[in-house]
Amino acid sequence: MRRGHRPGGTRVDAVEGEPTVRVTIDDVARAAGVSRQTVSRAMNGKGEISAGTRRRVLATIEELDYRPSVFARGMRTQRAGTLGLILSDIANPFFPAVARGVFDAAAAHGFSVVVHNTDAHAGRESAASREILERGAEGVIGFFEALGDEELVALHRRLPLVVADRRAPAPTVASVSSDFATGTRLAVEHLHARGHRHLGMLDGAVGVDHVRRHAFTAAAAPGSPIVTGPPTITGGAAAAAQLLGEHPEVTALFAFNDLMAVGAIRALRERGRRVPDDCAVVGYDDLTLAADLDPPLTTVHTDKYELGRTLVETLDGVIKARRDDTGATPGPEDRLLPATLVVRRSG
Amino acid sequence: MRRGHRPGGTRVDAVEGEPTVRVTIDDVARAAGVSRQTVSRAMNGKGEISAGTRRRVLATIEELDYRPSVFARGMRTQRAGTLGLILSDIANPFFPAVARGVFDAAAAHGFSVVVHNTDAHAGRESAASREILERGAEGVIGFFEALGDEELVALHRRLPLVVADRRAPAPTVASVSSDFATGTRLAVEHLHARGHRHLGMLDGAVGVDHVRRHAFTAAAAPGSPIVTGPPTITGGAAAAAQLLGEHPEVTALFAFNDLMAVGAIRALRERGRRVPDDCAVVGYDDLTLAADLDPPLTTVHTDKYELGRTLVETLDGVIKARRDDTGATPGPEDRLLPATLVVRRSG
DNA sequence: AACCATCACGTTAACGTTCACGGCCGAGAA
DNA sequence: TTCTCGGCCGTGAACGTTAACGTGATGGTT
Repeated sequence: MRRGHRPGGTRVDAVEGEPTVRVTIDDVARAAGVSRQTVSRAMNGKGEISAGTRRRVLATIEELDYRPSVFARGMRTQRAGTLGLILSDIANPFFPAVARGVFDAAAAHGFSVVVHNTDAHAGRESAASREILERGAEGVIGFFEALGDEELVALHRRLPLVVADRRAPAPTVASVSSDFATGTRLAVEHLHARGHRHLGMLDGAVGVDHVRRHAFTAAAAPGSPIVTGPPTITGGAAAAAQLLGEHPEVTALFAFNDLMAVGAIRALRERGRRVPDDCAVVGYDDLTLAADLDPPLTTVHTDKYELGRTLVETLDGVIKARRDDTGATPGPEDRLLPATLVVRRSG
Repeated sequence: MRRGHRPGGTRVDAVEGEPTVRVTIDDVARAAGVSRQTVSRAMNGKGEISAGTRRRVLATIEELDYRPSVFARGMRTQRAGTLGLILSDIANPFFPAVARGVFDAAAAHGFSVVVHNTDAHAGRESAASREILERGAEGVIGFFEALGDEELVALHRRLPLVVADRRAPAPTVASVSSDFATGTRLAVEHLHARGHRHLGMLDGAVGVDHVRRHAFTAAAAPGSPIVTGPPTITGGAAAAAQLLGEHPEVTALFAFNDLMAVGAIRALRERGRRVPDDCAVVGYDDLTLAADLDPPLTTVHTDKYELGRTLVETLDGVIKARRDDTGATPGPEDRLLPATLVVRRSG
């Protein structure tokens, strides 16, 4: 007979000398005087079990401080209780705000969340997807900016996916977004109402989705200039400098997000132009600090926490639907969250 | 003979009808004409294997698009390739900034990161720890604010831990922090140099660690008032209102972090006091938007990305050390990152 | 020539859980 | 009584991987 060995089992404790062994389902079963399967049933609520033994088993589980092994469980069920969250730039305060909603809702559903930062780089977006897939996550929430629709559909074939802030790549995959169309329309109309005749847009959509841009071209005067750059402060500053250089007549800027708006304000200051007197600036997102900026930022607001919450809620629906093989009907596939304009002083 | 069944195996594709089966290590072995173990060796670089077969196996792995199952692997190795990151408030831009460093460094080491938000609540801090432990993570980076040192030591016994922005709870556990002592000393000295005689502090450490507070009492005049509140904007506003109400003579405020500083500025504005003319405000963290606030925030800077990077680097060291049973010597247990003062206009 | 490392690889046995069954037992129907 | 049926629970197997050990070939040493 071979000598046994325990991988995660008996191991000398790192601090004290007391050994730490993993208590398994068999230990619980033995202690409760039942079989493994009964313990499993008591935990998972499947199968049939009497209320009495169920309580008894649960009590000994508590007593022995038994924790089922995710690995062993995942081996059978292919579930890890994990969700993936893919986003482009955690340093952009917009994402932490929705992440908060994601975390809370995920916890409520018993999920942990693994986060991947992509910098809107196609390679890192697909790498993150692969990683999440291999790690056995049960679903993904993705702010994809570089990957094409086909890639997303392919990913959705392997793993329940909900797309955020982007149109659904196919009728079969769900998406949740801010209502960018009315949001930018509101911003443009506001600028018009303030008497601005020459608007410009600072576009940060380096990738595939151009809802804001299209809405801008639709609402603003024909031929209104658009300059594209990274959706960051420095990107906004560079884009603003370029746009103002090429189009000195512009007196109002609509930015892809608040970060670009901040960059625009910086660039305007450097050129000696005052905001909003010489040039108005309107952002998008309504970051927490937007009201404390100089000048307080006029921007489009959406409930970011709610966005995060809604994302995991619909993802949970997709996961359950796929589990039950309930066709491919995730409900309304393109969900839009209301966008409102918050008028402060920058525009 | 029983009918076989495949948990994650043959399952009808959600979109197309094509079935998706998992390709296992045995499939690779068969295709490459070797045994399972050899395939394992080829992947993991352990054991001895000739360069030729290694390349051949790797090629068929590529060809079959084989991905090892984390579950099966974890079952043997107890490793999931996952790190836990516990923080109090992802909405505070300080944390995303360090998270960025954590993500990048973790990716470089082949780790995924699962993030938990605690709101500095003791219950949620320990819940997150338990969750991470059960999920089979290999280590934890923790910004703990409520848990006591004993709990942290206990956690460290079960799982490699690195504590952030807090003194090491024991010589055996590593910690990395901003050099809060010199950071606040710098801030206080600067305020003194500006002629302020009556300083006050807005403390956000609701929990256990009071480095900033102690440094403040050491550097400021004896009896300088300190008011404690949540380390948020509203917390800072409330704390400032209270402090100024009780101590009208105060002309300079040192805040626990930039968020509280922003709150203080809001409160000051509401009371008709101008910053910095009537009352100076100095923060801590140097958030990305600190320079764009009104007024631009004077604050203490530490490299947050570097903090994140250093955290996973030392955690990786601890993990490796424990694996090799190399005693409990994580090197310098209390690592301090330089803190510098950035003088802008608020103080 | 006999022996012994060393190398390269194969075999066996776990890891801890859930799934598919089968069995038992009591109650009601035939 | 015998049969059936449903409720409750146990048994064996399988999930996919790696640790431990075994084995044959090769090459060098005595």
